[in-house]
Formats: sequence, structure tokens, C-alpha cells
Amino acid sequence: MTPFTEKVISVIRSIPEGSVMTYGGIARAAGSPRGARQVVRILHSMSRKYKLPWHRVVNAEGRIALTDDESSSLQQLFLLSEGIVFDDKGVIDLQRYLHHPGPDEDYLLPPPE
DNA sequence: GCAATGACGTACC
DNA sequence: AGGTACGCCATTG
Repeated sequence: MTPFTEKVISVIRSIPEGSVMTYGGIARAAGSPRGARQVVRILHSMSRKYKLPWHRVVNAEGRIALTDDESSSLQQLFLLSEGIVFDDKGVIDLQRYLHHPGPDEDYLLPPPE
């Protein structure tokens, strides 16, 4: 268990209801801008052991990232129940639902342009 | 300990 | 605009 992993767990647990975060965003918030795939791995192991809001994690496009149809539809169900809206293409409006970490975090958003 | 894995992201066809 | 290729690196077998 590395500090990065603990940070990731902490970040995920801090995602408020009705908000989402991307894998890359969590990785950046945890101090490893290129650690998106580690977030995936961590989610795999942690979601079984710990109680994490794994359903509030989506990919950079704002889509459900799960490969299993059953699990992904379940995730969508969870998000819907928290008030998150999907558009026609099944995409979440990240501008609106993405959770921004506090000012303590060096969370760098991509340039608005 | 080394090789494969993975619910990603980004750069390139 | 849509598909492919590859880097990333903690965790797992």
C-alpha cells in the first residue's frame, strides 16, 4: 500500500453525492498526473474491501467506463438516483457535475480553450 | 521477483 | 470525427 493509493482512496471518499470525478482527475488530485490506470486497479481491489462510492467515478468523456453491461447499468442507476443527468448519448455534463478538490489540492484543470 | 493486467488518457493515424 | 497505438505504474498471480 503506497501513499498514492491511500490518497486515492481518500479522494474518492471525498466525492460528494451528486458529483463525479474522472480517473485522471483523481490521479492528479492524488499527486500522480499519469496514474489514471492505477486508480482503476485500486478501484478493483478497494471496492471489494472498502466501502467506496466507486459509482461516482467516470472517464474523461463523462461516460460510464465499466465494461460489464450489468455493472455499468447499475452504476448509471446509482448516479441517476443521486440526481445526475445523462444526455441522449449517455454522457454526463462534467462542467456541471465534476467535483473540484479544495484549494489545498494541486488540481490542474485542462485549459478552457 | 518478474510479467501481465487494467473501469484511462492522449497523441496519432 | 472516429479508430488504433502506446505510455502510465500500483496491484496481482
